[in-house]
Amino acid sequence: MEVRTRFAPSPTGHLHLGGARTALFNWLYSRHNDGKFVLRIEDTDSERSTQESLKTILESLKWLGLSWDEGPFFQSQRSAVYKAHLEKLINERKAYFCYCSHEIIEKKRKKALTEGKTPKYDGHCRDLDVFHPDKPAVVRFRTPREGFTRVDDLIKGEVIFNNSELDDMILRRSNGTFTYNFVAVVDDVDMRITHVIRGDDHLNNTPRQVLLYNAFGYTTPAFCHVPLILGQDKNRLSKRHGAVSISNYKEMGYLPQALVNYLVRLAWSYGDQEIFTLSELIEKFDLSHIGKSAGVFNPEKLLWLNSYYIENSSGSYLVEQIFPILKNKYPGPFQKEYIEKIINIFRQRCKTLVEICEKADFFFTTPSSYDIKAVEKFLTPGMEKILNNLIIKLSHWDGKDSSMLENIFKVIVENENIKLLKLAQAVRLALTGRTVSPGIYETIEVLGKEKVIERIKRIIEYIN
RNA sequence: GGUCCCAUCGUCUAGUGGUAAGGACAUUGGCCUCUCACGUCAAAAACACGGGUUCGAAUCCCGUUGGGAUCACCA
Repeated sequence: MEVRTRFAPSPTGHLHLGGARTALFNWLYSRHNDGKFVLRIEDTDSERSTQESLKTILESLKWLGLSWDEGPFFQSQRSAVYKAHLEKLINERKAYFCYCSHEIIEKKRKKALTEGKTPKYDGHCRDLDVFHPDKPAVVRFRTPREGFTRVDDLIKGEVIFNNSELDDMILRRSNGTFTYNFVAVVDDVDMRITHVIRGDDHLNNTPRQVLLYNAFGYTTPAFCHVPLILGQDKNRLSKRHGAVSISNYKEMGYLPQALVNYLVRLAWSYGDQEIFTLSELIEKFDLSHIGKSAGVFNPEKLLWLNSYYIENSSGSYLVEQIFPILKNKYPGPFQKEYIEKIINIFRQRCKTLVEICEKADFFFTTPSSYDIKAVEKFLTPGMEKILNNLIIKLSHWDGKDSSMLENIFKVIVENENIKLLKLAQAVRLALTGRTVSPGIYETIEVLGKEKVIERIKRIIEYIN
């Protein structure tokens, strides 16, 4: 049978790390099995669903490279399907109308919670067996009062729930819209989903859903509840732990492959391997190597992975990725070739694209100030003469031959009997305004002879 | 609080009855060096606890403790 998985976000916010990972697992599993990956938008809550959220979720999925084969399907547009299913349940007396007011139930619920009891609908309307077309009503599922419901989970194993723990859940709200547990089941059946891979937090919902499958006479899909991602304080990951949405990471200069690689390794493993290409993941991914316990999000490891991919991605790819960030920060125009050279001298020193943009500022603007302490330390009285000498020598340089460039420095250092450190730092200050930068020779080469000479002249004027 | 899930270095994890408990991130130190990085070498660092089962348990069972999830006319 064809493997069909789905990702079913509700458009009530950004795509966050946890959601991205379940999307990724679903996507990988379908790809691994030559199956289909379905995208479904769970927007039955019209109040909280927004177009804005939908847009960023779709963008994030695309950015991560998680393409879907079918959909997006919108639950808000599928009420006919739900209605038909609901009628079936009502006709078979498996669901009933409930006229209890929201306020009273809410009151009872809060009371139970404060008393430390499990709040449950008391079943007031369960056996009333009346129908008031004019009164507002919800439709509830007639949950079996006795017996057990078993959930066979691919990760957690067999989990048994006592039906007496479950109450009569609402299938349709009084405003006519349908609720999650109901539509999720109908849709998963209708879309022929074979594997439901989702967050751990849904495990407690699963027996209710299984009961619905049974009520309809449908067979259940395979369930696979993936452990959650926790923040450093071991609480469920949320905004207060800092950046949690995929779009945040894009803005901060992370590469999609780094996110994918990080996310997949949180909970899943393949022996000692840490780095995976996408095709490797598709080939190797399986459900049986997903761990059972929740994992703490480790931003440092993500950063490391990002620096790995920055170091190992092609220059042209990185140019493409960094372009929007660059445009945002410096006035153009930008030449591809120039950008690529800059990336190549920063790729081993930066962990994000944004960091490259920041550290490479002197390639786009002339330094407006100099590190005062460093000026005192390296631009000592004798240096002016030496720098002028360097300017003369540089003017005879062809601008390309790096060994010749190194030789220019070497000769000066020998003749003047100074340390290379001192010369290099003085020049670095002139070119960048700082004492930290990529290697001085490569910096000179990329910046270009004219600008280098100009900036050295500038700093000579500055010290005078 | 009820129910459910979980438990190997600080963190992510390998491990499926017999290992010197392995790798990675982070940390610390050395080397490399024009600064910063990269790289490289090394170090420190874990089986939550208590009972069983077994010739033998990180691995199996039970309990304790700890952590998490969930208990909506949200999904």
